[in-house]
Amino acid sequence: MFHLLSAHFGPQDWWPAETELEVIIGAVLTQNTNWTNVEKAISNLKDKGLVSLDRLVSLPTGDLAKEIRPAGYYNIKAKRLKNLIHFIADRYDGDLAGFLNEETERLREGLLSVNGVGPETADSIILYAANRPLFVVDTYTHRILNRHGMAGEETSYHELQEIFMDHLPEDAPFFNEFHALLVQTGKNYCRKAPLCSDCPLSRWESQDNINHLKG
DNA sequence: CACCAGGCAAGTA
DNA sequence: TACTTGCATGGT
Repeated sequence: MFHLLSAHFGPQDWWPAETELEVIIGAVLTQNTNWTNVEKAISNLKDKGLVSLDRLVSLPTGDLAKEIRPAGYYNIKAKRLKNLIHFIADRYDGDLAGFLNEETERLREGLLSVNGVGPETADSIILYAANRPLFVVDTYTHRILNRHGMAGEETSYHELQEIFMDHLPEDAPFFNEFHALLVQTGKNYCRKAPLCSDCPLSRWESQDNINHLKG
């Protein structure tokens, strides 16, 4: 599946950000939101020099909300971003690199303890900011596996994550690219129809592949 | 006009 | 515990 998508789309060059902090900000802002809207919000922050831990700590939540307005849910996201920023500022004395250097389990535990950070946001930060081999699951991932008979509607986040991590080499650059390719696929081909004939994965519909994974 | 987007938490019974 | 609802802008 990876090779089909990679050959079809080419390198994805994720995460689209310049710094680790920008990855963290984007991970929160993109919750249930189109990335192009997130880009506008991040552009606002950059224009005002606000992509900085110190600046974000001192920035009132209401002012932050105003800047990230294009990303939607701006009031709740301003709170969530502040929660996460203050967690790093308080618990790690503002040492972002030190925080990202934590052991993966501890890192995930810390991220999930923040109100507004769920499994996908946490794992996105762990994979794309800390470069750890943890597979990120999102609605596209779920939908694609469902379409290909490898997951049900109710399959949990953790179960979906295990489908990848139990059968693939735990390599951060590989997980990085695979997840990005699944998102690209979901955006272009998996909107409504069960399985479009021009989907790059249509050729993957081979029982051999499915049985191998189920076995 | 309706529908969707790289979730998550709070409210209800 | 199991459902449901709120959050909100911008593109198609």
